[in-house]
Amino acid sequence: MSAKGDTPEKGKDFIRQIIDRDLEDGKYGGRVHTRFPPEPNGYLHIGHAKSICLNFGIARDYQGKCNLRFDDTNPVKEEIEYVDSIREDVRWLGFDWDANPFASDYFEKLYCIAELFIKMGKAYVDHQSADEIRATRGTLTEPGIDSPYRDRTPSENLDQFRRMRAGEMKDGECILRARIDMSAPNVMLRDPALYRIKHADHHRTGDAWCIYPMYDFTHGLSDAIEGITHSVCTLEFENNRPLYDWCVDTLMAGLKHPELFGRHADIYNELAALPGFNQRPYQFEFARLNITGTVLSKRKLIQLVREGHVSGWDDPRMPTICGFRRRGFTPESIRDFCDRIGVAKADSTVEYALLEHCLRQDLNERAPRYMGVLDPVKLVIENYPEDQVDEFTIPLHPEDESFGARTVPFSRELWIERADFMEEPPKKFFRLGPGREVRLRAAYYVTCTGYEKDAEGRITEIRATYDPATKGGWSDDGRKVKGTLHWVSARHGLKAEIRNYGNLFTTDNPNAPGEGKTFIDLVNPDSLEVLPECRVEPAIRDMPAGTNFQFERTGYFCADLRDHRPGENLVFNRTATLRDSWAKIQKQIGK
RNA sequence: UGGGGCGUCGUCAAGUGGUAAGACAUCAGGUUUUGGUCCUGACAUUCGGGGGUUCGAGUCCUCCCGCCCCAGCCA
Repeated sequence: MSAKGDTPEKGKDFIRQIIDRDLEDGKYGGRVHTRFPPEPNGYLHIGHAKSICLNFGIARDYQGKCNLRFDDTNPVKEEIEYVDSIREDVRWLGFDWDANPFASDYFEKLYCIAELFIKMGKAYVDHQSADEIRATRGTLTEPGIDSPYRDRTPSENLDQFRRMRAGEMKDGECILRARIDMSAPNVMLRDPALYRIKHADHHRTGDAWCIYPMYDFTHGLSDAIEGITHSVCTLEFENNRPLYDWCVDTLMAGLKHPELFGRHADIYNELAALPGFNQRPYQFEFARLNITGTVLSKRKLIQLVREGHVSGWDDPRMPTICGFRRRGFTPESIRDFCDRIGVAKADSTVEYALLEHCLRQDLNERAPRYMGVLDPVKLVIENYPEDQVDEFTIPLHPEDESFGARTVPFSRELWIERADFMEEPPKKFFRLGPGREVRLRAAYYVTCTGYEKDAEGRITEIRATYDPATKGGWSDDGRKVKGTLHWVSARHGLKAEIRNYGNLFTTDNPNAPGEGKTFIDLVNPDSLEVLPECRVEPAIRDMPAGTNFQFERTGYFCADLRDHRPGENLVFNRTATLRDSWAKIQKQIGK
């Protein structure tokens, strides 16, 4: 009941409140069992992370269980590649499952339950075409029309259904339908399909089946089979809940008639022994996650990949788990984000700024600091001896000594950031300009004595003098230097490629493109900026791929998981910039 | 126009009839060898709107308005 430690008791989300109540009522004998049920037809994205954190988080908080169940009932859309990636992503997020079943594991049981429904008069085989069924389903305001096959006898239906399984019918020739109510105001209840014929190989069961159960039939019954107590899904399934209940209730009712199982006494015994027999699961729905500036629908993500707008599912601009991983996000930051956004029933769009905040907060604590110059321009220290080298020992983290320190060489010629120099700086500019003095981070104070430009007016070299008395970057003679610049020794610096990522879309809401447009029209053509000529300090040379770190004053970066080669080819992804109050000032004085 | 949901600060979101939490964002200061971090302060007389019940309503009743979901042999 109480939050751990000194964290203030935050109001629990409505699902946990329901669980608390169920626990008090003794509804499941103290059991809490959830599941995360992805269909293996795409990669997981941050919307899934919300669901994962909710379902696995509930299991953790209540000492319950959470299954990872693959909802693989449509063989033409599902692939083993996705199964592997989903497992990897769930683990990376920091969760582990209690069981990892596939709905396809239950095909035999589900088939048996379908026969049970038929014997109970709750399902029938309909030979109408898909078009006919659509035409007779009615509309939102008009009831549907009963199928001419609706009143076939159970034995006739049984015979037909067995022929379906035996492969005697072609795809689409007939389906098994629930016998509910063609005039139900909820369209979901107008005799929905339970089984369809698909002569297609399944990624796990191969050619063992040519009929496959539909989602609604499969999902609730799988929950019951696994003893799930709280089946948490998103809002769009709210209309399906009565059907979920119908399937589970019909099974419960059927279980009271062992004789209906005939030669399948073994399956009856198995089902009747399940915890779900007397403690049936209930479905609860919460609002799915939306984030500004991105899309979170599998269809759209797959389109971005297939049409080549991004390099793949793990493109660092993608809101997929693997995309965020490659970008340099930590699992902790994503979990923190999911904790903060809450769980409710109102449609909502969370600002990307919150995710970025969670990221920066985590990275600020854990990222070691280095110096790297993204857009280098030469700085020559005129009074620094040609052959001299200083070696500065600089802490890897300004607030945490346990990080230790690295050694950074300093010499006469340095690289500094082009943006750190202005020929005619405005008053609020604290950096280098003619005659100005700044601090080179942890090294010396330097004063600009001049600069050179090429024919196009581009700065080619900046000249300065240093003050040897300021070694280490400090002087206690009362001199004020407002600006501190990062730098890399030209002679010692390493070349690196840096990839800066911007918004994938040109608008905050790519889900609402204007008249006659699609979200693809809103893809930002400038969302990737590759800087192949960056210079970084030598301490980074052997950094392993996947390492998070900060380039001081610039941002958080991550050695790329695919292309970075320690010691050979340095490739860094910009995970996020640092907050930049200078950029704000620039905007203000620009106006 | 049938059914199912949802409307509390720019964005999320607590609140469960007793007098509007918190976070992000924003703005204003302070500290600072990262214009980072950190710290301080400001930020909903009002809960989609109107009636009503009540000593008391964001919470209850009622009418209205707006938004989302459903007519796949997808999940």
